[in-house]
Amino acid sequence: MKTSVLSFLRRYGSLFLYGVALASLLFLLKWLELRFLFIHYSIELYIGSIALVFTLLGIWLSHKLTRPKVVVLEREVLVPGPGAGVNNEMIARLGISKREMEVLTLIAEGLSNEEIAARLFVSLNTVKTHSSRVFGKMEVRRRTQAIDKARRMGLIP
Amino acid sequence: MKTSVLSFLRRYGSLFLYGVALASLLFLLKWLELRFLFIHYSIELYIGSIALVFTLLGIWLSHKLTRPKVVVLEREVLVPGPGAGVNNEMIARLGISKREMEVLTLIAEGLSNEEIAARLFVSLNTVKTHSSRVFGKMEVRRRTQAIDKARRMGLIP
DNA sequence: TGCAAAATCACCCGAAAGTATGAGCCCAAA
DNA sequence: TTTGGGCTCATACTTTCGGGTGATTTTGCA
Repeated sequence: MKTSVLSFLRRYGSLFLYGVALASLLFLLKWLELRFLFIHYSIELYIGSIALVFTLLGIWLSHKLTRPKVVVLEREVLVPGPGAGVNNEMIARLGISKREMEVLTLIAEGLSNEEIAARLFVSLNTVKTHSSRVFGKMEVRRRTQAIDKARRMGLIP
Repeated sequence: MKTSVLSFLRRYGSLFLYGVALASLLFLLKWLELRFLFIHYSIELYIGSIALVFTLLGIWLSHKLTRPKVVVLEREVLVPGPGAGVNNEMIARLGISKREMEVLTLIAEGLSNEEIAARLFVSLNTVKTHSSRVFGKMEVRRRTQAIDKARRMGLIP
């Protein structure tokens, strides 16, 4: 074996060296190419990552800095129309007393003077005076008129 | 002048050349430095512009691809309640006629029988009969009661 | 403590509302 | 054509309402 190798070197030594040198050179070139590619890709990746990061930053900024769109959903709520709340101001302005209001409400509920008297534990005449006073203050002549006007003015629900 | 220059060169020629060479070298170095700075800043600007562009891209993407932020504000809207429409079914069920409904409506508006008679161009007795019939069908004994019940049943607004 | 407003009650009278009964007219459906 | 429902009107009667006047008691407030 040794003899054959030595004779081979002796006979083709320069050629072998040339081959090795060539191979080395090719390896060097390959290494340079890889290095170049590495650098190339490195830059690309760097730029890419920069782009990605700032794209994400943009998205984040967009989410953080844009004011949210306000959508108003109107929810329908059943509310008693004009007679929403009792108009205490109007009652006070007309000078209607507490007892008079009680009588007025009971009138609006359809009770007769006699029934109202029984409900409030007073005499029929008392109810009559109260209702009469209310009518005077409301400037009406009938209880039905009083009911209608009281509703429109919000005196009763 | 020429003589002095030539003599100067002849006496300090090498020194002059040295100075020129030194100056050139310094210029070269300065140029390299400027070039380096240029490259340096170029990279920074490049990266900066990349960042800016992709930040804007991110914002644009955010606007284009994400559904807008929605804040739901619920607002209560007053809606006329059940008494808004006239309950024709109930009217039919009670067997209340058209004329009777007219009288009932006018009663609810606070008109007296006489006023109703004038309004409808009929006699007081006619109004009385109509109202009496309505009261009978509604099972009430007074006009105020009729008003209240009619409201509750949706016969009148 | 005293006063004004509110609440209570009474009596009378006229007006309005409601009941009962009867009857005539008109129109659409059977 | 008959029939029934709706609309009209009248008369008589009862009940309820509303206005007017006057009076006493209670109560809230200064």
